[in-house]
Amino acid sequence: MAATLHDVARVAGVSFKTVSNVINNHPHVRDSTRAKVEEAIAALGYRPNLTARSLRSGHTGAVTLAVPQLRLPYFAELADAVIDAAAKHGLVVLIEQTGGERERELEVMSSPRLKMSDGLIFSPLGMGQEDAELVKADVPVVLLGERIFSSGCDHITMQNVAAARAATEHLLDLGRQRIAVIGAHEGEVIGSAGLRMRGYREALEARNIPYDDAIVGYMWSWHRANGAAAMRELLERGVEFDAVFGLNDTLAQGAMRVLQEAGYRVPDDLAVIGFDDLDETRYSLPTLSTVDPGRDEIAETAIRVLMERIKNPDGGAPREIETAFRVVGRESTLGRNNSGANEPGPSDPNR
Amino acid sequence: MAATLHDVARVAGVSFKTVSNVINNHPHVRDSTRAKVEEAIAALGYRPNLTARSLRSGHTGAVTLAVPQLRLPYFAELADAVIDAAAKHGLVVLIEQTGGERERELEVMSSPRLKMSDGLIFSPLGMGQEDAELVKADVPVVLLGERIFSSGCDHITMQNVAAARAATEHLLDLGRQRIAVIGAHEGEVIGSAGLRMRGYREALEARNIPYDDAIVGYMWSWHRANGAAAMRELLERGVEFDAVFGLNDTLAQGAMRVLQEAGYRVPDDLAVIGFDDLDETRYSLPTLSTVDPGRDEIAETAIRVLMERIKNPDGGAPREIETAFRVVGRESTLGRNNSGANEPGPSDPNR
DNA sequence: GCTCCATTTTACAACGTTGAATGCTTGAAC
DNA sequence: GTTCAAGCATTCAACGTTGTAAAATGGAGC
Repeated sequence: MAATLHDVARVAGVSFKTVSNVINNHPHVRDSTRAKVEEAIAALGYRPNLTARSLRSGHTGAVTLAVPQLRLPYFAELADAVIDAAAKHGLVVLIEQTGGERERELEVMSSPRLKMSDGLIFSPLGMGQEDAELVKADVPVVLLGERIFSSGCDHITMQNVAAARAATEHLLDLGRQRIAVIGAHEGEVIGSAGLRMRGYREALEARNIPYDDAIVGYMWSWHRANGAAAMRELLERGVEFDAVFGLNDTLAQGAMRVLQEAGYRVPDDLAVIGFDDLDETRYSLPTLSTVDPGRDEIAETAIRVLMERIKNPDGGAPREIETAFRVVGRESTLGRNNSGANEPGPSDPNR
Repeated sequence: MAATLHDVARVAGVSFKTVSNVINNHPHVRDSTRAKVEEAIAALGYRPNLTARSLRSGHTGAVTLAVPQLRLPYFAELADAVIDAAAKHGLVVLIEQTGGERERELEVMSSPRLKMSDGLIFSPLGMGQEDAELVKADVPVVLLGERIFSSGCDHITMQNVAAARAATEHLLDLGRQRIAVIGAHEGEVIGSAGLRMRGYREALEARNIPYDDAIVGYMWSWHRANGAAAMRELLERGVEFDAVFGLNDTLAQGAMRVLQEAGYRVPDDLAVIGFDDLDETRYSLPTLSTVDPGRDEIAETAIRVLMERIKNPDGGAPREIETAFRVVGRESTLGRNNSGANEPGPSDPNR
């Protein structure tokens, strides 16, 4: 059995509370006593029992991260960033996979095991705006993404509209006029797809280019295979376009693959841009231009905001935070008037 | 403040222990009492305090998974599988990233916060065989991978040698004779690289094909960029080869990209195979043949073995378990005498 | 040598739960 | 109407820690 404060105290010849005082760096511990205790701690290999500490102190030093699936690269990279950000503050991360199912998402928030952590970073996919009031848990929640706004808890989101607009403008700047879209969601307004479409349309409007639904590929799911399928459909439709905006990188990769199979050259015949700046976009053939939506910033901000909220649960109104983005030009949009330089986006960290 | 057993008891008009009995499905609780208590539980929205339960019962219902980085797709998919497997048994997963650094790996094992979980699934990268005795923690450990054997704890590994041999044979069966390798580790014998190289050499020997170090690309790190770099080096070297075995999928993808850039057609000019069966291999251009090393089986077995060991820490000698593998033929090795069919590998779950 | 204060240490009571042991009901058997 | 044994419910003591308050120690001042 592991050593306890009492064991250490017995060996050091002091009371167990003194040992506790040493461990917690309390003032008023004589140096000689401290030395004696530390010796005993080392001798016994004592390690504090965090469960007991949690029970007593009321906090656990862990945070929960709930995401759809880690096998989706976006969420794997997000989780990676969250774990690193948490580690910097001495927190561990406990991960729940929801599969993007509304029911599981609700379950995660009401599960008693959420209380094994001090807070929840929650990236819903199945729940939507109509569920805003259901975003309630026994611990502070930081919401990620654009599925739900005004839920009453802190919310961090990327600038979907502005970033998608910038991506579209990046293509327009290459002289492309007929920009196909992959991954739109029929009738959606407020999700990632809807917002990015809005940015796309704004960019077109600003240049008086008519919106054409014929070059928009609707696709509910955003896996690579869906990008491929949507692109095949567009090709079969026989419509013309000179660029493709994948609403995420995975879709863009799938689309790009189909284009190449069909004999098109990227970027010469068709320029392609994605969204997310996944690691893999650096290694595709050609490398994929994309938008970095500020994933690291999202992770770090989420941890920071959550910690503040844990420390002070009633610390002011819920915050809506948008992260800075940046268009990352790579080979898939290389052109005559474009050397692949990065275009910084505006930073608006606390709107 | 959240409701406790005592609050529920007060509302239900019984002693708090009776409430505990109801929650834990103890026998000898009258139906009428049970109903009363359940009503009170619902009315108060009572949720058991898992921290207190852990302290009292000595187990937490969580397991720790320590991996190098989630942004490496292999580990993201492994973590995904582990979380799903754990969820089936009602366990949560707590993830630690070691960055593959030996020091961090040792730290994870000796950290007091490991005790926030009941066991550790540990995938070391920085530690090696010489550290076998250091694999010790306050909780049961299940070791994954091939960096360390005979550590005294349960160990689950893929059949690297046999699987790599099968992958090589898959290429040989296409009539390829000069199979380049990407990602070998100079002088390594026991790690993934060393074992897969052994499988490669065994396959060659069995067919009396001489081993040629000139078509082996050494590369310590296994990211996409490294696969690309190794392949560029091989091409510059001017050596001839008609197939490529990437010691993992990521390397193979990087290598394949460089080959295509250089004007080679895959699989016509060069067949390429990887290792790991990452999701993305299904979507590259061409789709990448690979070896499924049994990742889901690894995850499920790890959870099962760990649970057994948690329940019964002295339950017999440590086990060495190997998972079944299977060669997955895709477009990158499509040939005349090969329709891309899958070739099952032997199952040897309990050697 | 005694008092007094500051410093250091200790005792005690929580935190919310479960297991062991004990006490109280109830209905059936005598 | 007792007695007895289940069946049911309760009391008590942990689990290992930290905060509070009280006690001990020690050195300075008289």
